[in-house]
Amino acid sequence: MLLSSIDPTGHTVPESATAERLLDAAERLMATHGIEGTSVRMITGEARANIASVTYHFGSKEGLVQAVFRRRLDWLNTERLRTLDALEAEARGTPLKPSKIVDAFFGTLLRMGQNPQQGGAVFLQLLGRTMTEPSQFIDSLLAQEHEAVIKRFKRALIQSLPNVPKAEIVWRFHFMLGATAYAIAGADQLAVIAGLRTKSSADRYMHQLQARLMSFLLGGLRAPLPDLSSTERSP
Amino acid sequence: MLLSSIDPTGHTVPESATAERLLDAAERLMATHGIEGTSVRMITGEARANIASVTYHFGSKEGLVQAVFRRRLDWLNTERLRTLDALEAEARGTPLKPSKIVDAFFGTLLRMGQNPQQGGAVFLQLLGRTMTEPSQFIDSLLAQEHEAVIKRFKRALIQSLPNVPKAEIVWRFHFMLGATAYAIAGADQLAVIAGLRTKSSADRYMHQLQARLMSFLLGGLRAPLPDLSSTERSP
DNA sequence: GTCTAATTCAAACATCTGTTTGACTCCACG
DNA sequence: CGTGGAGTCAAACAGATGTTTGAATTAGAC
Repeated sequence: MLLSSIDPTGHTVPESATAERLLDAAERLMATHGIEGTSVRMITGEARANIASVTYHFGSKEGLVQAVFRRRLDWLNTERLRTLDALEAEARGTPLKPSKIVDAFFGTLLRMGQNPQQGGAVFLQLLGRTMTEPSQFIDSLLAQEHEAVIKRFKRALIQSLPNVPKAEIVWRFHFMLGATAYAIAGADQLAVIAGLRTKSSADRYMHQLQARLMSFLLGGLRAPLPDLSSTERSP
Repeated sequence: MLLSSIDPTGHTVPESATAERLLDAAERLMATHGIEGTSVRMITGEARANIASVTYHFGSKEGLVQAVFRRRLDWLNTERLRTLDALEAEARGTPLKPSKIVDAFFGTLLRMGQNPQQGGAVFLQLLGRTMTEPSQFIDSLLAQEHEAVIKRFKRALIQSLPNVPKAEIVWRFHFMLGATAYAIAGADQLAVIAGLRTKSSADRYMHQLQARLMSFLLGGLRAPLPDLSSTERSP
């Protein structure tokens, strides 16, 4: 069994062409059919590889799934931190605008959907769907990959919004994650809701989505604080 | 095979005590393990019923799943429409405040999480997780159950916000759905993000969630309109 | 060219899936 | 009583699942 190796920059890289075809096929199929709904036979069929190649290259189906996410999330989170670092360096101590922080986190994610080298919209859909999926190993994987990054952005937002309670920012960050996950998971569902049955390309969707989601997120982030005095259920 | 029957008020009611135990067990397990991750053996085991009882009472596993959702969504959407009707009657032609409409749709959903007779937080979690799950029959089920209701609320919002473009409202409604779905799906994840590892009860979570999510949703709904002039990718 | 390790392959593995079968119990109605 | 339908039950069904096996093939190093 050969797992992926670590290159000098710390990124995992596929060991062989077959391993990369497996990753691509798994990513595409899992975005459409879900993780549990995608069998290794479907994956190896699409990748024109033998059934045993999954076990050989990744140890197990779970290993392959983790590799699929790691390949993209490593890049994404590195990019997010790089962007935030640049913003803070540029600001030279002055507080950052919330919109800049939100863009560094969510904008970087959305722009990934237009970057075919990083999986494009396919991976975004997979990620969005996975974020609400109950799956132990994915839970822990996402938590590990995300925890440090989220902590960092949470801190930045708290500094950026000194008159908003910390707890409120944490909740709103969560709500922003949800709106984003759902938006990128469901191009099809929105098409239904909007009533536009035309096959507008995923690209066009992503372009509009980016501007519209960002203004929605910022509106929610800066909304008037809720009245928490009545925590009893409404009549 | 006996499917559920229709009572005089148009609601589906379980035919027997076993059928109801199956619905309850399926709802609980599917909220935790997902639909595909829940086998009929798990369900019948938890419900202390025979394997064959699922086929006998619901025709198939898919029939059971649909019954689980129908049981709750029928009640929810009836309640939503009833609330909106009451608001419009009370307003007597004057335009409704957006916050009232949002509360009739999302507030009714969230209050369902505190109503043990309607599944409580368990069904909310199941619904939230399902909304991003790729599953043909659930897609079509949710679409059927939701389409008329969503259309109605969309129209109400459009009338309530005459100076916001229709398309923008549709998008923002979608974003609101996402933030809500994710919030109700992931009590656990938020606990991780918030850093509060304490086992704060689901009730306390739901109480706070309701007020905070609502102000977030309204902030997003009333956010400044996005600048759509540059639809090219950002540098 | 030869040897060795890496990779691929078809086949079989045990286990789990949803569904079906046919006998069995139960209870109401005539 | 006894007949018939509703419900339950253990057992088996065919098919799909992830994984393993051991031989066959490939590719690179000496």
